[in-house]
Amino acid sequence: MSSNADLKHARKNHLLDSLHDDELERVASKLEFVTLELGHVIYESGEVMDFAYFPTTAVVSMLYLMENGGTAEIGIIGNDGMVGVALVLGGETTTSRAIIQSAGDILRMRPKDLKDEFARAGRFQNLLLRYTQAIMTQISQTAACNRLHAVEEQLCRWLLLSHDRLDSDNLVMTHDLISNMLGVRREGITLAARKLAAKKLIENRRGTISVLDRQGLESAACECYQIVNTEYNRLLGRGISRTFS
Amino acid sequence: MSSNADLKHARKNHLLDSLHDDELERVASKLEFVTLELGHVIYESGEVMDFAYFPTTAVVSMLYLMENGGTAEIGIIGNDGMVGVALVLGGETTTSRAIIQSAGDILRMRPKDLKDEFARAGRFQNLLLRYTQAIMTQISQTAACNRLHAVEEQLCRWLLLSHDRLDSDNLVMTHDLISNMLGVRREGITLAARKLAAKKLIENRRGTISVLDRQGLESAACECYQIVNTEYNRLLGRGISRTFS
DNA sequence: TTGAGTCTGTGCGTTATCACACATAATGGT
DNA sequence: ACCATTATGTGTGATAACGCACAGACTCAA
Repeated sequence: MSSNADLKHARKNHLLDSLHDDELERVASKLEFVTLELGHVIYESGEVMDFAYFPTTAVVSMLYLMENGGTAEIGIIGNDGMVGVALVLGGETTTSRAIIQSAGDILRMRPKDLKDEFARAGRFQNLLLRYTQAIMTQISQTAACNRLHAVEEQLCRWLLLSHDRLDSDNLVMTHDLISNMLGVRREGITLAARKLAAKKLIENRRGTISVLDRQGLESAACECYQIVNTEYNRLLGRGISRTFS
Repeated sequence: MSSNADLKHARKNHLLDSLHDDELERVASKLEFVTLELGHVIYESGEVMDFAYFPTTAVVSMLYLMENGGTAEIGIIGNDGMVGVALVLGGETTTSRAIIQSAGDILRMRPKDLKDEFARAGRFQNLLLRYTQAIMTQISQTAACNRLHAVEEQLCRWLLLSHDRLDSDNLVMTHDLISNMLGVRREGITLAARKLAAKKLIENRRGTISVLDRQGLESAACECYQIVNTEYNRLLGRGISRTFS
């Protein structure tokens, strides 16, 4: 049985918050609360997934590691979603790594419990399927964006995606970390970040980027950010963007 | 009721072929046979989907169109899969265009029939969910590949993906078409194709590329091709690659 | 057979990003 | 207060891909 505190915490995750009280109570009784640190790997590529994760304040990156040593992020998941759709889809593993990009709290659930709830074919199943499409949209847009847009535009997109999933305007992350996510050189991020700072859109400090002008950042980003956000809104009934909240 | 000819044709699609006789008979009775031409748009971005499509000899591209005029393919679907997973996921539309990349035959089904069959929570549901994960893997790998690999490697990957889904070693497609799919310049494809021809992996003719050395092409491709193929095999019990068939 | 249309080959200068090297600056622990 | 560590700034040259322009070659239909 779950306490009110548990339920209140669970409602910080948008997917869980979309459930009715009775559904949420049943689901929440299966959830375990954990706090995870930056860099913690919650899934390794090809390995069995022990849990599905519903972030509340933590943010997770889905990362690909290539043979040539390069890395590229294919999606960001925070309080808007769930990490581990492969469990409901039946694959049990994925070809990407899931890693904590911003330390924080996260709720987790055993695969069996998740599948049992999914099999009820109720609102939760519907939500998870729609969420699957949302994350597919994010990944698809990333694929096209990686091909067609400049690093500076992509940096804006990425900062917005992270900003949306965090409480603060101060994003604690190094240029080096961002460069691994976007699959470019660290110097490329330094350069692009300096340009954005010159436009007063962000402020660069050691290990931290602060968002100064959210609107301006959206204007400087490629269309990819808004397209994905609009699609999340359509599919899940609310945007993740702070602009809509 | 469906004839034996219908069933035999349906079995050319790997997803349908994975069904047992009784399931396939029920599903096939809802399928309609059509032949579609190169360039035919079966879904437009954001528009309602009238059918789900199961290609047999046709090949479909999932294409993104950007504001700056650029285009990029996020996935290829042939007799290995289905176009329209958004219908079972509940989104009804997607943000990409689906276009016939190689003319041929295709079976189609009304959304309601697809959803009814999905709701039976049987083997077909399981298959579609696993297929969804497979296509997600393909899109994800494309995202990372677009960022980290050279055009020549990507061309090899793309030729292999197309070759797998066609009966012939002669791929009827122009450099211009391929450049739109990979999101690069036409000249870039011409150059890369000439290099591959110099290595005797393919032969370039006007409007046609012939695969001469399938093994060599796989060696020249980035790892992305094999990763996706292995994952299809794991999820759906068979690889799409001709190497495995 | 001729010509319009399409596809491919090639050259040019431009730009974005890369790879490497190293200087400078901020931070945190002792 | 100091030092080791980590993060950022900057320079130089290499490379990959771009945009544009146009020539040549193939194809199909009149």
